[in-house]
Amino acid sequence: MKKVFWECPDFSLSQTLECGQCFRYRKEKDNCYTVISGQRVVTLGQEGDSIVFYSEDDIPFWKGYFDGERNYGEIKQRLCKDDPIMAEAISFAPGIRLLRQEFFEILMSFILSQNNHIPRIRGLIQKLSEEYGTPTDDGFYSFPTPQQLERVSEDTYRSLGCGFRGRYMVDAVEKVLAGGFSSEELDKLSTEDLRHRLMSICGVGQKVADCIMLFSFGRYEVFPMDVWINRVYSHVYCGGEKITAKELQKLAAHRFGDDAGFAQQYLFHYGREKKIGKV
DNA sequence: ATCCAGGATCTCC
DNA sequence: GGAGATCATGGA
Repeated sequence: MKKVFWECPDFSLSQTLECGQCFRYRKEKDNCYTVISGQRVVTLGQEGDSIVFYSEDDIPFWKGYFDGERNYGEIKQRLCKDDPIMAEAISFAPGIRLLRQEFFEILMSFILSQNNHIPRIRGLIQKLSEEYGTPTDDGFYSFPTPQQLERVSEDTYRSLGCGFRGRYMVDAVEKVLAGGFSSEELDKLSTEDLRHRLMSICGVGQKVADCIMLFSFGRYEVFPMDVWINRVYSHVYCGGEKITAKELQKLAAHRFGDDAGFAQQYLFHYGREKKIGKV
């Protein structure tokens, strides 16, 4: 099998895939991973500082998917300046890069994410994909397209285990199919307009909208706030004091500026793995 | 077994 | 406009 090596600094395959931003990977033997995005599948591994592709297909696409052109060294340096907490979070997983994932899949995935555990979110997405997606040649399934979900009812989503999120998923598919939600169109919107457009879908609040903007549209100034970020922030930045969402947004914007999204992902992963602030 | 999760909505005031 | 209850489910 022909291997293609890719030198990409500040990149750990396992940290990037397993830090909670992505639900569509399969861990293989020898620290390799199979990843799927859209209709593309890739198997890759890591040898030292080199990423190893085990096929030449779609390599430029995957380099973009892994945000390969961005200088994460500079970002981390800016974030760590005068911030020992961030320095610790980053040193815990310095190889996280923010993926550029497909819009519809991220939309549905983060609708499913609400009030749900990551392992369970993965399971639901896997079921949805097996039921309605397209099989690939190595036993993986692509996430279903809006067309493939067109006739799926709320009750069917519920029977798959999606619970109360079923009606949100129906609404999301309807609105996307009705038009005005292509990633090309959405990408032209300002971050504020994009957030409001996304929140017009039932079941998409600010947090889910921010995740979509961060993980699919590269809006790195957003700072999605979930239970873990709230805990980490109040616990380590505010001495255990509770803090309102509005205040937290303001603090994060002031402290991290255009790097807020990166900061959020380092902090989220660190807080969740270390169970910071959990009683 | 009980708790809880990458929240959003609805219902009150 | 803000606080509180409610929502389904299974992994831990």
